[in-house]
Amino acid sequence: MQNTSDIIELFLKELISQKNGELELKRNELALKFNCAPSQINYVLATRFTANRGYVVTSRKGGGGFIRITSIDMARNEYILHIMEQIGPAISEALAFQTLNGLFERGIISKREAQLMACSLKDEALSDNIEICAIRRAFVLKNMMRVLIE
Amino acid sequence: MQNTSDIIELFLKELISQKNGELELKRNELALKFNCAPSQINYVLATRFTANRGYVVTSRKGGGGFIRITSIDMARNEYILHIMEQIGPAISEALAFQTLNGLFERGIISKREAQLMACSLKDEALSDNIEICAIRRAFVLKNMMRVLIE
DNA sequence: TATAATAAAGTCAAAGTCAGTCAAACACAA
DNA sequence: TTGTGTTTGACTGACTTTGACTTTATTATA
Repeated sequence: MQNTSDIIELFLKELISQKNGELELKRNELALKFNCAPSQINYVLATRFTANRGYVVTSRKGGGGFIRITSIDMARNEYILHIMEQIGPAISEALAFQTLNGLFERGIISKREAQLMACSLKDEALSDNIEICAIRRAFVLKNMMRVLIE
Repeated sequence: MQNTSDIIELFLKELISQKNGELELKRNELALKFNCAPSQINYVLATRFTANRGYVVTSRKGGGGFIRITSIDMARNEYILHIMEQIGPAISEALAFQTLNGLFERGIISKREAQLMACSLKDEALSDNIEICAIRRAFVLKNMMRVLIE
């Protein structure tokens, strides 16, 4: 946890919670502050402030341009349903993990629950066939139990 | 007890106990320090810091990448480790659920966690192929989120 | 008003930085 | 000789950082 993107992520999340879920910033100023390329801000937004993680990002170009990050503010179940919509009929491993992270950050699931869930969402856990099913299940279950070990 | 892998193992274990059970390192730095191929670090981890021996290893690639080793308390988790042995290479749905129940009755997992885990252990959740993998994952994840709705 | 200049932000691909995998080569004991 | 464990390096893949180029909005000028 010492690369620039992580630091920027932390910084923004701190600010967002201070500012009650909504934050407006200047891309270039932020890039200057963290001494990085402006486009790295976009990278951070694209990888850490996605819809799956419960954020909405809007922006405007040109003079007086800005980037606004909004943390989706919904009642618990509403949020869950909303995220379920996001998922659609298929989802990649990376996106699934982002989703778990969003749930965790909102206090909907515990760290441990996120880990439990992640176990069975890994590509390697979801391979394929039918008798292998039982084998796979054993594998998944073991991974889950590993998480339980404190 | 004087080959490189053993020496690295000792070094890491010493450091882990000093650091209270958790250690973060850079693969390349460590390899440099011991004058070995970076991949030998992976070898050491794979052979000496396994779950069976009471360690969990996580890592991240790319800039700011790292390897984290966490040691777990074997005595405290005797029951869990024992059950892991029992499971073997394959397990039926019914038996898996019995296992969950056992964990719950012993207070190792909560009701909700059991439900979360059960989602992905169902036969229907473990079907089969490769692109279907992503579809299946979405299915599993949605089921898990359904459980979260109170 | 139309146009040009300027001030943002967006996109995308290349380069950079790490860790993972795997198989071949090696060492050594049974 | 065979088997087991170790060491190495080429290749892969994941994640990050950078910069050139594009697009869009505002402001100044003709």
